[in-house]
Amino acid sequence: MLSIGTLAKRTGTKVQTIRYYEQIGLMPEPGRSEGGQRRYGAAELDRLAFIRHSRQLGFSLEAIRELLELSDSPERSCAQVDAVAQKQLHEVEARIARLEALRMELQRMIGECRADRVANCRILEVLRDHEECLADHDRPGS
Amino acid sequence: MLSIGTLAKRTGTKVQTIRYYEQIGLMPEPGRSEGGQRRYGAAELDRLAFIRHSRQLGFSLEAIRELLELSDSPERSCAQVDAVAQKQLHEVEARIARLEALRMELQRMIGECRADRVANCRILEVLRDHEECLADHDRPGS
DNA sequence: ATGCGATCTACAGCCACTGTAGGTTCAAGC
DNA sequence: GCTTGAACCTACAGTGGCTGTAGATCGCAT
Repeated sequence: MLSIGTLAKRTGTKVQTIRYYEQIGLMPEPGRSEGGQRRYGAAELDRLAFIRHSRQLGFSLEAIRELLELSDSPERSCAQVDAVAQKQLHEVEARIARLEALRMELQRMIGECRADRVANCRILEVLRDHEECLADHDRPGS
Repeated sequence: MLSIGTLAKRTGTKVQTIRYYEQIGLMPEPGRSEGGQRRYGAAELDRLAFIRHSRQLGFSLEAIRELLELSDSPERSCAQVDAVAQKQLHEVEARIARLEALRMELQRMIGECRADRVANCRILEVLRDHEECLADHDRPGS
């Protein structure tokens, strides 16, 4: 049986995060010691590892909830799992595309600035006037 | 003189967001009509446009606060402006790198799955066992 | 028995907004 | 001048995914 701290260390999670996952129903309520402290077994360790790894791959907690549910019915088609993963891939690709556009714009902005005074700074000029900007970035998103 | 709604439309901002910027001191407290409604002039329009454009380029509100302060002293060297922009560029590049790693991992994961049942789904297997994963992604970040 | 690190609950804070409720003001049309 | 309805006002709660704090309690080694 593992204490919450040991579970945290084993999975690279913070203790509070584990309690948070329990609170939102992503982790089950574990057994308790006589004094009321949480005690975890192997199943919980696996589940938390799954959650953490999925988070590292950028899945939202909602998506992870879905993946966990799906993985509870081994006889089902895994088409839905594929769909969740595909969606995540598309989101990642979209974010990359947006960030690439930002990168270009930032580079251009920085590259153009030859001024030494704030008064003539190209960077500030571009920020002031959207028309100077080539990209049609709408939201930073991330 | 512009109402908050007009200002919002002109800058592509939500009304609440403008009030939020005022609340955190990023936008100044504007004049008011007799009935107490906010009234904005050209300076505020410019300032908000600057803020929005900077946000679109991914600058944090804190960074924008700094840029706005810097742009208030035109005689200063623009080295600090450059530094802020450079930092932002580096952050964007770092995010892109991380997302690229995620993209590769997701693609590999999805590409490997030839199963039709959840029981043998490669995607779930990879998520379950970190060792199956090539990338050393630590945080999704964004 | 004692000490101290780990754990407990409950709650506030982070970022950058977004949404809601319930009330007031403004401007256009008659 | 009056009515209407859209726009505005304040205040506060909620989003996602945690993270940090305070003050009390537990567990284990000495």
